[in-house]
Amino acid sequence: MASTQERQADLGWSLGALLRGYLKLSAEALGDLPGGARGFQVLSIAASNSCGNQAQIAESTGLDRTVLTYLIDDLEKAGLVVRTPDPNDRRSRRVTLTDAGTERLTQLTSRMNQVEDRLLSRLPRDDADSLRAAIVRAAHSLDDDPEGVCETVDQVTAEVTSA
Amino acid sequence: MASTQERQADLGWSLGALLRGYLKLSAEALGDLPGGARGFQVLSIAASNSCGNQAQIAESTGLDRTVLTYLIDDLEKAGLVVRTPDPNDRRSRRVTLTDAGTERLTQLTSRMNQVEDRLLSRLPRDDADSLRAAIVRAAHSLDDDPEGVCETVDQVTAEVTSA
DNA sequence: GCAGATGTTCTGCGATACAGACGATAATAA
DNA sequence: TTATTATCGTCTGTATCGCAGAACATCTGC
Repeated sequence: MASTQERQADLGWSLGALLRGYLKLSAEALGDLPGGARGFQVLSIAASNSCGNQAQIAESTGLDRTVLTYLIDDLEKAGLVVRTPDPNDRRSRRVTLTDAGTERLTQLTSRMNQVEDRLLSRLPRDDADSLRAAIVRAAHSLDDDPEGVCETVDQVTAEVTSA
Repeated sequence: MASTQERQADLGWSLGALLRGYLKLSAEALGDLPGGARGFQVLSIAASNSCGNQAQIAESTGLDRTVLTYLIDDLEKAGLVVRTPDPNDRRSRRVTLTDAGTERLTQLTSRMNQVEDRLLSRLPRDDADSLRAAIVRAAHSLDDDPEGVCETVDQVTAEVTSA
C-alpha cells in the first residue's frame, strides 16, 4: 500500500484515458446516433422508467440542461423518443422511447457491451469483469454523497467528451 | 458473471460520473492553478522527464495541441514551467519545471492524493486501494494497444472535462 | 389570489476540440 | 547540394459544450 505521500496522483489521468478510449470505441459502435455516447445514455435512462423529466436526465448524465434540450430535439427528430407533458406537472416533459427507440436501444446496448469488453480486453478476463463491476459500484457510491460530489461539472466534457 | 446480453452497458456512465466527481474535487484542491486539472497533468508529465515536447504531452493528456499552446503559455506566465528549444531538434520545445513549479507540484500532488482518497471514500479502504490500482493498470493497458484506442478523442472533455 | 420555487427553452459568453494553414526545422531522396 | 516530404509549434476559423441569466409556463404554499 503506497501512502498518500508516495503516490503519483494519476487516478485522474487514468480515468480520462479510459474514458477517451471508451468514447473512441463508442463512436464507431453508435454510428449516426444523435449525440453519440450522450444520446445512448439518454436512451438508456429514458428506457429505465425511473426518471422521466429532463432535469433528472441532466443530473444523471452530467449534461447541461441547455444542451439536453437540443440533444432530445435531435433524438425526437430521429423518431427514437417522444416528449409528452407530464399530466401531474405540466411544466415537465416525460421523455419516453418510441418502438423504434426501444429497438435501437436494444441493438446499441449489445454493441456497447462489446465496446466495454474491447476496452478492457488487454486485461485478464476475470480482472476485467471485476474491475468493471467495481467501477460501476464506485460510481454509484458517489450518488449518495451528501456533499454532492457527483453534480454537473463543466470540464469533464472538455477533456473526455465524444464527438 | 453477467453475459454480454444481460449487462446494461453502464461502464461509460460510471467512468463519466467518477471523472465528474474527480474534477469537482480537483477544482477546490488546485485553486488558481492555470488550467486546473489539465494544468496539473501537464506539470506531472513535465516533471517525469520522460517526455519533453508538446506533441508528447498532447498525446499523453489527450489535449489538443492548439489548446496546449495556450495552457503552457499560462503555466509559463505563472512561472511554473519554461519552454526551452530542444538542442537536438529546434522545432520542438522542451517543457521543464522551474523551481517554483517543482515546489508547487509537490504541494498539489499531496492535495490531489487526498482528492483521490475522498473520491473513493465511500468504499471500504481496501476496496478503494485495489480499485484505484486496477484503474491505473487498465488505463496503462490501453497505451500498448496496437489499434490506438487511447488517442485523442474530442468528447471525453465535453463530458468530463475539468475547469 | 399572490409570492416564490421549479421545469424548459432561449440567448450570450467563454472554453474547448478539430481541421486547416503557416513558418521553421529536420529527414530523406534525387 | 538541392528538392521533396514530414514534423513541431502556432495561429485562424468553426462547431460544440458548459454555464449564467432571462423569459415563460406551471406548481406549491401562504
